[in-house]
Amino acid sequence: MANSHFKKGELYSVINAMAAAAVARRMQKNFRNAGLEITIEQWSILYHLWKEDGLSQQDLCNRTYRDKPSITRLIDNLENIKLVKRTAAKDDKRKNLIFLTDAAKELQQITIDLANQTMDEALIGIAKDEIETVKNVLQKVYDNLQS
Amino acid sequence: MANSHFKKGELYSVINAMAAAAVARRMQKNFRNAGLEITIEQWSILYHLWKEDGLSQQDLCNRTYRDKPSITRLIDNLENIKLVKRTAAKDDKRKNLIFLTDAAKELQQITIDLANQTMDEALIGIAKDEIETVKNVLQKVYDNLQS
DNA sequence: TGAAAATAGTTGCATAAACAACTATATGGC
DNA sequence: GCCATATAGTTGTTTATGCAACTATTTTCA
Repeated sequence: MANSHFKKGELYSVINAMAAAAVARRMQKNFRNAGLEITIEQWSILYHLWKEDGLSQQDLCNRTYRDKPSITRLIDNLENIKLVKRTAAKDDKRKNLIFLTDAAKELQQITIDLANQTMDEALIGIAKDEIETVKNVLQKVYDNLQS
Repeated sequence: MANSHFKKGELYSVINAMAAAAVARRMQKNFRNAGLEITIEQWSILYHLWKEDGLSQQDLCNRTYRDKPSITRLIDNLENIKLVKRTAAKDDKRKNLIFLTDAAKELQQITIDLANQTMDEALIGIAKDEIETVKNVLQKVYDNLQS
């Protein structure tokens, strides 16, 4: 009935967005309190470069689920604050390869600790299998909408 | 171990945000395809006014989990496209009460149908109890981070 | 009653996302 | 080799968020 329909829209419009935003705000706050001047969006780029340095912007699009202009501008900002450097790929002049600076390498351990601390705060009272369910459901939701 | 720690940060930085963004994009696309010129953020405000017209901006902050400046500007934009109207409250001059226009009232059924259609697309292959788990977990995450 | 604190809303500034339109390089088929 | 097409990245525009600082009312309570 009409009412149960309302509840469906709410799953997105309220619950999902609000939790993501709350975690983002807290992570940002924990970074700031530690004297770190990066945004969580910038951090999410560094995170993938710590796993594998020298990715192309397109690689970063795929791994962070962002579009190309978003990555262009995040890399612009990271380059301005000297955390990454663009380098043209030798085999394909269209490609920029993105490399971490030494300053960025130094941020890895502390920011990952802070991220984990944030998630510990966020996940109090939530069981491991519930977390698994959430991950699986949100992955399925994403896959359902890729077309 | 370091690796399981990595996975925790990922829960936010990738999975959660990406699914919320994917749903938002699809809902926006479905609105656009139907010739509707509103954003999903604007829609989420209308959604609460359809349930109860004449809410204050602070009420809308609480119900949509946004801060006051965000609501000020969303109401600005909705007022510009003539979907809501601010009216000063008689009993408390600090308060703006927000009222739907006739044009906004006409959008209710079609946009809620489109939102439900979007959620149907998003939730294919996901069981009811899994959806319940996601809602409960994300609510708990939000509550954990309110302090 | 009158000053301090709380509440409601606005504005400025920085960052980020979505989308469309654009440039430049690479690839594939004829 | 050449042209159409695909791929990688950039730019412009609009909308939205977060935070700090601000104004204007209302409430509290000494």
